[in-house]
Amino acid sequence: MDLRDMRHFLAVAEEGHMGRAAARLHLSQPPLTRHIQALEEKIGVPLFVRTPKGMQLTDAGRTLLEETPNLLALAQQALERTRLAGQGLIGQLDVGLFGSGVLDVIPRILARFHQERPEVKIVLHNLTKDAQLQALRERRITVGFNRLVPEEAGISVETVLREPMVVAVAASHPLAVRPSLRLPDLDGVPLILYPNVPMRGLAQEVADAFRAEGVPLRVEQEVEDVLTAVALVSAGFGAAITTQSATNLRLPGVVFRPLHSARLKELELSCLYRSGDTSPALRAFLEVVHAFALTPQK
Amino acid sequence: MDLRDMRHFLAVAEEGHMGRAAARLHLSQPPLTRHIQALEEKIGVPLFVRTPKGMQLTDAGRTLLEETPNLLALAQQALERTRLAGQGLIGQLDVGLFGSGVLDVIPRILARFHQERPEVKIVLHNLTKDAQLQALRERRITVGFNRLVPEEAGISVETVLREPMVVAVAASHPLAVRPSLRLPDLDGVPLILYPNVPMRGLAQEVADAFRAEGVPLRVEQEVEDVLTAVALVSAGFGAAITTQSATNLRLPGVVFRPLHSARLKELELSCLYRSGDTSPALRAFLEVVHAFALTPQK
DNA sequence: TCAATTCAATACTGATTCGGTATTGCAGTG
DNA sequence: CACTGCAATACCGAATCAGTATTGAATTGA
Repeated sequence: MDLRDMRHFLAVAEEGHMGRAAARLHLSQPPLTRHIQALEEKIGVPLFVRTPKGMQLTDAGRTLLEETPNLLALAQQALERTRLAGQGLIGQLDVGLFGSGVLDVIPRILARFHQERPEVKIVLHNLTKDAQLQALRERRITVGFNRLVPEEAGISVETVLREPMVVAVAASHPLAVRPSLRLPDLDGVPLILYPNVPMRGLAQEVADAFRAEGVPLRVEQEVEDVLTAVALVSAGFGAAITTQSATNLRLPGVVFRPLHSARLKELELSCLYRSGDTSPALRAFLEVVHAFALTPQK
Repeated sequence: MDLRDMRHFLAVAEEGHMGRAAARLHLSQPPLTRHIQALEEKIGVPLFVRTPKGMQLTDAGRTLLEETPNLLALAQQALERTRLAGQGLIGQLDVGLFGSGVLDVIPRILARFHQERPEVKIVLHNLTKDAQLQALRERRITVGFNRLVPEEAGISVETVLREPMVVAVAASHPLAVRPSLRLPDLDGVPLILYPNVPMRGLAQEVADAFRAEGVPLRVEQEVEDVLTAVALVSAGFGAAITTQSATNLRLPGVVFRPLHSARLKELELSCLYRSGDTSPALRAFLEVVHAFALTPQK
């Protein structure tokens, strides 16, 4: 059976008259007659009794009539929803996240996007940098957020914002009295580095910077995420180098001091997506992202 | 959109591969490719992204995929239900009723039919004799039950059973002591006649019988139905001539005595239906009716 | 770097379906 | 007994559709 057959059946059932139904369907009477005959043959039961007054439904016809309008409406609705999804007005946006970006700008971006496209469900995936790249390629996510993202074929990377670096130190630490810090100030201070994931990241940048400025690096601990890093600082394990947005973590006994370093000045947060992806949900999302990138926060 | 399009779309979405989907649909690849293209054009949004590995759903495609299997299942179900209705296995049987038939045999017929075809909903319509004939012609009912049904073109009438006539009299009435009665016994007894509807019926038969046997007829009351007639007998208004099945009405102070009369011996209960009607629900119902007609009850 | 592979897309052709006009058949009506 | 209103049929031309063969594009392996 076919939606066309259903529409024809519905017209005949409602009009009770081949001619009128045909007119309503912008069709002439004979083809409609044949369609109904074919439909009856396909189903195997007569749907109408032919009377000199017109077409009257049989029991089977009445049964079919009960289902038909609902079915047609559902089909129409499916079509509409698909169109809307095609325009990014409904649907789902899978976002890959990792690290400190979650602390500040990303929630604001997501909130804004949700405000503009309330029908798009945002699904967050906590994925490491290379997991994001793989998920992007496999289309499990549509966008990712990360830092220090390598150039890669097929993946577009846009910088969302650049954040100044800060040092998290225990409030009780002698360095905490200084308004700002330089790398040499951290000579001999045990450092908590993150993230210790396979791919090049902040930990490597920090190590490079220390090496470049000739300051010996003393790594006390390597952890996977900002929160743990700052928690260890709070617990007195040492200092951690992180970005501005980590200052949102108000853990007891932790203070943040700007870091002035030629080599390690600021760290960008980037947004990743498939280069060819023209899906409207992504397009709309990127617009929101750009709005944030153009107006650096705070 | 078309159910065929949906099936094709579903196959491609599930296989992720034009060639395999085509094979599954017993089709070659090029036509399938064209169908999907046509579908995308019709909807106005791309449903797949073509990769060297095959076909991958877009957001819009995923949205459509959510609706499609449900829609196809519903269509299939509608078809099945229609087939079943065509075989009389489900559906509705509208039955016209009137008068004393309801008291005995009809409920038993309906019960038996309901037992055999539990999926067929039986809808009872209280209609007078000519209202039944009209409703039959207009297909508002499928069968009717009545007495003294005139031959009519296009309407088949089958006698279900013949019931002996009885006289309902008050237990306190002098006639109540007799084991059986004849018409002359009713000379001077006030009679309650029914039904007083336009069409020829029991009331006319009774009047004819009295005239034929030369017994004066004294009509006390004309009522519409048996129950009222017997109720009036119970209230002492007089006697009523009715059929065996009315003896099921156990109203206080009413006794029934067989009536022996050459002219008014028994009254048939008939079953009416459209002559050409081959609907399976009716056919099955008539079988039950015949089973009852062949084995006269009690 | 270049052939081999693996997809989807296109070109073209023959068969089928489809829709339209004209006509027939049938039943009820004046 | 002609007339009317309806569905069904006959026939024809146009559009659609499916199949074979081929092309095009991108990836993979040597």
